[in-house]
Amino acid sequence: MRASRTPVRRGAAMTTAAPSPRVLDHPSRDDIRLEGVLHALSDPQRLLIVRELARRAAELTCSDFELPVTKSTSTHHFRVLREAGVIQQIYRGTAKLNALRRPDLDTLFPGLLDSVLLAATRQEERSARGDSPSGGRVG
Amino acid sequence: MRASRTPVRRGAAMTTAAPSPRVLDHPSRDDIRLEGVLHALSDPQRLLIVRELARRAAELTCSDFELPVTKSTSTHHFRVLREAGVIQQIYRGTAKLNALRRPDLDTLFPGLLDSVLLAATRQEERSARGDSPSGGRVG
DNA sequence: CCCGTACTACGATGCTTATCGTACGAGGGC
DNA sequence: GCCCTCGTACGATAAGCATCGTAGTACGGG
Repeated sequence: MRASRTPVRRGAAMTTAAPSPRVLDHPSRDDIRLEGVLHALSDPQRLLIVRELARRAAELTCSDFELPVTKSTSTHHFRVLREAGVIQQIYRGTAKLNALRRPDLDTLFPGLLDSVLLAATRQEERSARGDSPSGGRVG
Repeated sequence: MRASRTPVRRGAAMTTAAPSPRVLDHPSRDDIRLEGVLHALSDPQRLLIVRELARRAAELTCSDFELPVTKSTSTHHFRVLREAGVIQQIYRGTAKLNALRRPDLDTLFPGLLDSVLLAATRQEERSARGDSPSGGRVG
């Protein structure tokens, strides 16, 4: 079942040879749905990816992340994030660069990404301190 | 599950010391997980419930919501919200009152709930105006 | 031209979940 | 007492999804 498979192209029309840009399908800004974004962020691996992208504030390749899952699963998570409109992915050579779609997200849902990132950081700090349920040192 | 098949006996009348009259299990504040909250909010029905609870700023019975699902499914969604720590549920007579756990959420994840609610409102306004993709207007 | 690296597609698997219908318990009104 | 309403539990079902392994494509370097 090999030779008849479609080449790489995922969204682009293959009318031309499409030499350089192996383009990936991204939702346009106005197609981004809040529920989809929340769902994308509700997975620990994906939340980790997003936090790292925000922290480094740079375009990172998929292999820059050291996730405790296989590469197949990584690919899956990156795709979910991309299709939800959270990240942007572009090929460069053999690598694929990932970047947060911060401007779009901030325009659509002001403050959402920031509060999620803050919440994730606080939660991590809390558990790092040892989360005693009845202790309640918060605030 | 949590309490398995506890027959929900009313506490006062029974001869045996009924431990839980009609009390529901809620996670303590420090057990609330960001991922769980995001996941709970990523379902359209549940997001609707939360928005309505925030809008009315009151305790509402389950049947105050007119969801396009059966009662069983409603119960399911309320349970998910409760177990994620998003809402609080208490029995009063035959009804069950639902309330947002806003203080807890705001303490744990400052600004998160507000930005989700704002995002939901904005998204609704956007689609009410006719959601033309690529015709974007920036705010 | 061959090979290694980066990533993907496909298929499988097992878990979660959103939904329903039905039967039932708890409380209040008559 | 009887029964009605509110909500639950249980079982079923179908879909979704996180994960893996394997086999494959794309690109750049020797």
